[in-house]
Amino acid sequence: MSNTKASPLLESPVAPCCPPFSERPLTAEESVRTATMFKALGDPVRLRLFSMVASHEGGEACVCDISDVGVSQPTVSHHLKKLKEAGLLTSERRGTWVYYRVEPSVVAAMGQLLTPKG
Amino acid sequence: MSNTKASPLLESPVAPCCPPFSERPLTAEESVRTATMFKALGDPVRLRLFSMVASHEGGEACVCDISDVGVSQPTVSHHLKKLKEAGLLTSERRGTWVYYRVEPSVVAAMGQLLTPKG
DNA sequence: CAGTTGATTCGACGTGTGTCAACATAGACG
DNA sequence: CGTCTATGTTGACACACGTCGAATCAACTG
Repeated sequence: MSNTKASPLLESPVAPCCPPFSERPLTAEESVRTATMFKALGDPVRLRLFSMVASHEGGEACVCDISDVGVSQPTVSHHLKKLKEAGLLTSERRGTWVYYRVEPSVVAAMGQLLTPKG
Repeated sequence: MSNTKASPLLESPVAPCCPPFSERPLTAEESVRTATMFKALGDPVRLRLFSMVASHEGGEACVCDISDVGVSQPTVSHHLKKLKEAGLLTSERRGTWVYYRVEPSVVAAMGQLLTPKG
């Protein structure tokens, strides 16, 4: 369970989910899948953990580096699991510590959705 | 309550909230404010309503045009209120119908957060 | 092997959220 | 003024979610 691939929620995580919001409305199915990603970033603790990983040097961060967010360590683990299930983070165990890194394609897909009309 | 400005949550909705996630981690306060916006899009129904408004011709949509999302009308109204409180939508009553339109600056700020390293 | 530290899982609790039915409000139209 | 249509609000309910303490698993160290 500590392997890199642990997100069965997204069938093809690399493919851009949908065109920008300004182009066409989402279908019911698309909205369910996409809302999962936005919901994952809809919690202050998760959002902060995600930004910590994203901005950490080397693009990855050990749990021990980002555990200081004001909640208990089990709660941190819980939120990291949620982010992993949403496809936004991947984890890898190297010896004692577990390292998390962002999934660039998924983040790019979210950013593409918010692209203005142009 | 049907005026265009109805979002006291964001002090300066135009100013970009924060630098991209890849630059520096969010502070506790920033994460709370930003998570509100992501959480607003974290529900399938809201996400679909938002995409319907964003993709509608003229950049605005009447409630009657977007009410067909599979939930009751009070629920639609509830979700539109949430989106308005998050600063993502604005509403205006013109005669019989109420029109919603997206707040481009807030959406752009969210997209900027997801901008990759470049 | 025992012991220590890091990280996840389990069980439980309180709060928040999505949903609806029923009611209330706003404007149009006769 | 009365009535009809279009939105929004209220109250209530079930469920999900965030949080923690305790227990469990994993890897390094003596």
